[in-house]
Amino acid sequence: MKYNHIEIEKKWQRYWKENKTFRTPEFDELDLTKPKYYVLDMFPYPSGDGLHVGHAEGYTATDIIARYKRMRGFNVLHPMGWDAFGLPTEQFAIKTGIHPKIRTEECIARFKQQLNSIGFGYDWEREVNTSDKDFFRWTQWIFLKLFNSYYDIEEDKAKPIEDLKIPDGLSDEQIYNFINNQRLAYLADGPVNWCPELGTVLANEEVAEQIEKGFTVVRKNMKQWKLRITSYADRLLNDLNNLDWPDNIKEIQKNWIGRSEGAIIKFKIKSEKLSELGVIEVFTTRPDTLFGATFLVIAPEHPVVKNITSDENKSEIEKYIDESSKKSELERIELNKIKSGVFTGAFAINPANGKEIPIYISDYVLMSYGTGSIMSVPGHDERDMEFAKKYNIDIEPVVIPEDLKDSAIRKLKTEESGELILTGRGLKTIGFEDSFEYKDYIRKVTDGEICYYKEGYAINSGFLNGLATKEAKVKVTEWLSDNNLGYKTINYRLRDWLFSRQRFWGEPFPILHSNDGKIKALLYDEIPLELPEVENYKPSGTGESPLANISDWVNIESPSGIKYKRETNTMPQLAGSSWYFLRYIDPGNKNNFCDIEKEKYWMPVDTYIGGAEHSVGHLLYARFWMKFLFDLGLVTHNEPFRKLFNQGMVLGEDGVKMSKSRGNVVNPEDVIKDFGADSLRLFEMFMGPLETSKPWSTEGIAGMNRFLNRVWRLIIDEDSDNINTKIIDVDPSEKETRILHRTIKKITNDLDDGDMKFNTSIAQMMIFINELYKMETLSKKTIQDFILLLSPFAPHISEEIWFRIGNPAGISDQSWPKFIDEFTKQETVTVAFSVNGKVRAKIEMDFDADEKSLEQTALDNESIKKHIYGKNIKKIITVRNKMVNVVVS
RNA sequence: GCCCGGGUGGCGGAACUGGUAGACGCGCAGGACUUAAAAUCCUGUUGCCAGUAAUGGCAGUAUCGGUUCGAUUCCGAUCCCGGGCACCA
Repeated sequence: MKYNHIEIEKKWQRYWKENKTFRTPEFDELDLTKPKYYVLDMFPYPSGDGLHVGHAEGYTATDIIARYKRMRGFNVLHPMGWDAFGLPTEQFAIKTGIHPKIRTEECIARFKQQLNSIGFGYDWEREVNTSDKDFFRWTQWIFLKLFNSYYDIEEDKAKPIEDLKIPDGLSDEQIYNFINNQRLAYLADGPVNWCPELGTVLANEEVAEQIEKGFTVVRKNMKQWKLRITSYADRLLNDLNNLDWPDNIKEIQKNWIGRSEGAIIKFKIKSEKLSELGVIEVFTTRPDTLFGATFLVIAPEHPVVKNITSDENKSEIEKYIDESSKKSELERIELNKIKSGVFTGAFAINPANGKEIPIYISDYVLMSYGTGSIMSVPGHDERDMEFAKKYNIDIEPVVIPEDLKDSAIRKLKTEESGELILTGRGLKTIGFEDSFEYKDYIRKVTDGEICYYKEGYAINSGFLNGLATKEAKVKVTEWLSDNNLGYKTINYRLRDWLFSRQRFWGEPFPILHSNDGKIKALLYDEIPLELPEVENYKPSGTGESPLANISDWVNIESPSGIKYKRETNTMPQLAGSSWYFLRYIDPGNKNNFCDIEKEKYWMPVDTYIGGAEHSVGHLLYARFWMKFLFDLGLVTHNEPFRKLFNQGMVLGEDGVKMSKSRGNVVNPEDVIKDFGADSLRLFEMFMGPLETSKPWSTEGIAGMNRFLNRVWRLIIDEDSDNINTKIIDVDPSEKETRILHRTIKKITNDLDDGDMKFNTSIAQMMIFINELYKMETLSKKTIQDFILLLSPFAPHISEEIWFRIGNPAGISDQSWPKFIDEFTKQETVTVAFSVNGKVRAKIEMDFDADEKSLEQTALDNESIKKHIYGKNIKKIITVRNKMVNVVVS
């Protein structure tokens, strides 16, 4: 019989299912003396399009690792589940009226069938589904924990809200507000990203994606739930160092967190509206340029604006605030080049030099970062420069680049301190006239021709003169704190996680609102709070979710007769995925999201594979939740994913991203039908290293099918259906042993080193099979070992051959073959002989031939002789088993 | 603009720690088997030049330069491509 992938694959898939081959035993049945290995895929969103060959790539890699680790004697956890809440299903419901739950079930069934048809060895008894009430009960539970916790800055960890120290002398109202302002889940009023078409708000990292899909996103003031991820900013940043993650992902997270060190500086405000001097705080990363601050800019939304604006400027200010609040995110980005602003009529006093400087408002300053106000140093900040030029504000150079230092500086040793004193413009007395470059630089900065924003040396800055930027920062910050004018601080680009959506298909918040505007959380035994039945999934459009229309569900009364309204927002899709990896460990637990003993054993995830598009969303939020649970002592690890790997994209055959509109989508079902799941698996791994994007090739997969046919025919006689007669039950020949052991070594190393370069493993298998075809007879032992090597990659054909050569079914229970290093060495090696680095001869030499004989061989070689004839031999460089280089003059 | 990756045959890609560039596969060309085709098997396949040929010579890992006996690998500059961030003060 010819290699019949359809029958073979069906047969073994049924066998694995019936025998629960890949079931991970319950914790109490586990042999805990064995090492564990948790290998995880980013679980899919079960879309209506079904599985993509891109999904299959990452899943194949993890499946290979899982099967390999099993054979190496690990307890392996390799589960799969569904990120089932989400927008597309809900959009589908709006269009068709089909309940998202039903649609989700259909999509899951299809995905599951497709995954099984590729032969992935998942433990389906641990399947999770984020939209299942037994799952989202715990998502709501963790939310309640967040709601009922605060971040203790002293101890640098989250703690139960009961531990929060409440200042004395507060009224009940004040206590209520004090506590609410500390919760890690809180309601906040402010500008958010609102998408009118979807009828929901979006988190920052979702905006780009939706705009790409053609939706609009505008800024809107709304009261929304947020999670205080910013409290974890420093830990999220620092702990990246301990993770075995790709550098680019660490880099992206670093940038997203965006830590910047700087200072808060207090400026006194002089305004006709204020009877005495007010104070405004600014954040800057360049306190060393304080002497060059010639104006302040505050965000239009800044609360201080209305207090300081003079009557004369009032109408213009109000107009500007109104206009900027209407600008959408998109407009703000587009208008990014043109800065605009309005003078408030108020002045601030530069604490360094006492100068009065004007205060402007402008929307290039964001209320949500730092203090919402900045000191503008037009000489050394491009944005400030642009603004200053437009509104004719003075530009003061206070930093010079290093290369001007020597021509600019006169080192005047003061008698007392020996300090380096640097002089600037105006100090003609010490002979600056002679430095053209210096004067030219000063003129250009003052005239707005150049803006020097890099580090350098301070000038025109009083006590900072002559100091390098780094030193000047330290000195000025010390001076500010000594005089109570400011202090050192750290700011983050990261914002709190916008956690509510005005949609139907998500986890409801376990939160009640009472008539007096107060919030009350449900108790832990009052969840899961399930979604009500609705007739219309459409968002209300007014900024409320469809749930708001279900008055039976929304309005409830407590046993004591107090009336409440339920929170009608739902949680974002990324809620469930922030902890799902823990639920696989203990999926049936009715009393806890995950038993801590089990968590201690299985976590962290040893290998986590998925697309790079999740680098700041999912991967950051999952780390945040893990750290939070760790703080409360609910888990024992503070990072979820020890090793992360990003698979590249599988592109269309034309080299561009697969898409329906381009018509270049490859459907895995078709591929399996034509070539088989084993060919698909092998080919996906053979295309190239896992992390790179590479194009699909139909001819390529045909070639892989050809390889499997060669393996089949080498072992199975197609006429008789028996084992090929050239395979006999004898000890393998030396030649067989060497090629086999080399193959075992190559594949074992590839599987162990974590680079996911399985293409070279498969190349080695091909080399091995090519070699075996050349041999007259083959040892059955050699064949058996090879099939074991092949089995994680192409499990169906391996099971079939394993069984046919007389073994009991169940190749995945076998041990991985071992190699002996001695046998991986070749008897002879080809040594390159070169003259002056140019290869002139290649000769087979005994392995480990010594330097002397290599040298002698070189000098005896005709070709070498020819090239060294008549020249002086300067030296001979010899590397064992590699090359000899004769250097002549 | 800033921060990360990466440029190797017709194509996907190999190459340990600086030591034979192009493994393996695809494609292509030629041949065997066949009435024929498919399938399969064998041979060749970086370019240029010389030779009937075996073979030999030169160039060659984006470009230019450096270090070295020797560089795809290390260093510097430039060009191109991909990704991330983008009024974050």
